[in-house]
Amino acid sequence: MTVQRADARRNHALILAVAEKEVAAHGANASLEQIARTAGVGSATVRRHFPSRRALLSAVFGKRIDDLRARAVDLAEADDPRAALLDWLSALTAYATSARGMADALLQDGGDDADHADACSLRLGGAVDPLLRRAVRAGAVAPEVTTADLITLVTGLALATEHHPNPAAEANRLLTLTVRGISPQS
Amino acid sequence: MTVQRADARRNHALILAVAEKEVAAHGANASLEQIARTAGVGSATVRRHFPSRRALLSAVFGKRIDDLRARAVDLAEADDPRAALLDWLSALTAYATSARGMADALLQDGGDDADHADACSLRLGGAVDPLLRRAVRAGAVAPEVTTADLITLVTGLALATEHHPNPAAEANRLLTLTVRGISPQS
DNA sequence: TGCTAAGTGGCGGGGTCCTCCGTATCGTAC
DNA sequence: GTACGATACGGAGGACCCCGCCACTTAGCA
Repeated sequence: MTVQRADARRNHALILAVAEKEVAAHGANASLEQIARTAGVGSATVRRHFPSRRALLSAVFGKRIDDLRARAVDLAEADDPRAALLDWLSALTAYATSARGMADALLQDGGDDADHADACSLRLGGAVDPLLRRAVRAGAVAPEVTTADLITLVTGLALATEHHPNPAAEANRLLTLTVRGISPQS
Repeated sequence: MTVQRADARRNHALILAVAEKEVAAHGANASLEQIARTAGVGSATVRRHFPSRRALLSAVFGKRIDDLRARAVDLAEADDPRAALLDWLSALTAYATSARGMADALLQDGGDDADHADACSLRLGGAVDPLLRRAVRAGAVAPEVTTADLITLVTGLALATEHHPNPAAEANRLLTLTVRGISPQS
């Protein structure tokens, strides 16, 4: 594993590009076979570059994850800590519902013993942590809430609204409900 | 379709019993083929009694659904409307997390054009509605909240915590978080 | 220009879902 | 008690998928 060969790098990019479209069209369990066929490579090659379906999903959504991280960094300096956090949650919800399969990708890392280096949710969590802690310091969020909690909640929302006529709208509605609380009563 | 033949009824019950164990063991996408094999019937027979996987799941969790309905009826007369609703939500969470695949069953009805007669969530919703409306009248819950919202939220929680070391505990923790609100601010 | 290791792709095995169709069985009418 | 028709059964077969193996090609270095 000194350095990847040129053709390998090319195939990697090609497969990734095809996989993006395929996952967008058919969700998290798109056919790896079909991806290989469309990309014009053998199915073994797909498996070689992405040993598990999770690895593929993780790579596919890598860019979106980066976008969200960048967004979190931007928002970390906004005036209103609470609004900033809510903004970011809303963005996460939009991403998670628009990109079919992203929710699954976010969830299922940590489930198996995979290397956590490129695990989606961890990469996200790190970037959001400052945002959350600032909101906590401002008294807008209870101190025991973790970034993992937030991500889990939103991905759950995305999963649960997947079969809805308008997932994004529904998820967003439920998000505001979750933010306000079903029955705060405090 | 005058009346089912005796052997058909027997097979129906047999398949259901096997399916319960199999779903408990392997989740919502247990192998129908395996169920048929264990039950000692042809795979076509399974499909004849339960045309879709959803139909099978719906039947499998029918009893639990009934339990939850009964629970809702009981709680409908409790002293504290808010506590009653929260009680029921907690029960739903416990069920949804303990029974692997139940969350999927609750979600995916309505997704396709199936007959909604025996759809899980509808059967649940009807029973919970009084509970919810009472809580709304008591001012504990915002009036625009629907039973479908509650069920969606909880199933989302169950799905999102499925890969957690201790799903039930985690889901319950997140439920209280959702009830109180991430950031109520009111 | 050769050589070697990295990379490839096709094949076969095992599994699932689903449909079709010949056959066995139940329940009834005689 | 028997014969018959509708009902229900189960196995075969096609299409698809995931996965591992292994002979072959090709890139990149000397």
